[in-house]
Amino acid sequence: MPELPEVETVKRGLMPHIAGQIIHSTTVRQPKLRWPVDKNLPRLIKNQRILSIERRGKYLIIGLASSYALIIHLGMSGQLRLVPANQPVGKHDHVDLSLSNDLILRYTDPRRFGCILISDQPYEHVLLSSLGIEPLTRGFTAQYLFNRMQRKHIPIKSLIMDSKIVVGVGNIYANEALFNSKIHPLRPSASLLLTECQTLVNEIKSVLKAAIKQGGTTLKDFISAEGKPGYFSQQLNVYGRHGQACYECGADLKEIRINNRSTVYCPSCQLS
DNA sequence: ATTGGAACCTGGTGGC
DNA sequence: TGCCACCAGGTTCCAA
Repeated sequence: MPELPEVETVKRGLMPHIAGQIIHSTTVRQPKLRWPVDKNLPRLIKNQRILSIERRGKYLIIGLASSYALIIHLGMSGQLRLVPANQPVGKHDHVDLSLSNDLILRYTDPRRFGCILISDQPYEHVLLSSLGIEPLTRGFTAQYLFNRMQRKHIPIKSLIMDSKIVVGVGNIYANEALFNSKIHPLRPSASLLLTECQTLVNEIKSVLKAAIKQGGTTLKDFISAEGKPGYFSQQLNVYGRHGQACYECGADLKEIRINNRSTVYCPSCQLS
């Protein structure tokens, strides 16, 4: 389900229920995820207390008392939910952590693009160590973006989706942020003016914050396996609306493919 | 070095 | 109904 707002929603939803709990046991039904689940993982985390849950980009980091941490990514279709101990096991329920509060932290992922890794230095892990800046921090500024785009000729949409530049901006919110900024997704990155970077940075922050706020509205139901982060109820201006009228000017929204990802924009509002 | 495309998987949808 | 092609929220890897 995840772009950054969805992962943040999962983190906030789980936090109060898993912090302080002890992992009694781990069941791995399907170890073949994006990377194989370490055979030793169940043994390494057995009887360990969960101290923290953090987010870096779209990764969740569950810190344990042993100084080990679990690094979890939800890929395209992953879910991490708390379910009652007697919850029936579904086809794609790959990993269960049984907790001391009699709940199961259950990882479900039909496409298996996600991963569950164990590390004693999670932020130094090769998958995390070269990640770009967090978009909702003060350091993500127009000047930062401007500096990172110099001499880059890739489309601006590709650039803001590059996790080495800035993390957490997935396909949906990239489309939305560019529309809100009135910037054409195919603009060569290095052609953006500093003032356009300012608008874009503002709109990225704004759309992510709004989405997190919406995700938050479903947090109260989180335990009931039905916690659908507010993904589909998002107020989307362009994503999934190709062929329909632009809310701003009424023109037909167009769809193209950039890096094989659906890209929807308004040919009238978003000038090349 | 930069860039675009394939690859990893399964499930849902729409066309014929 | 059945079959098949194509699409989907991500990210790494490989080759031009």
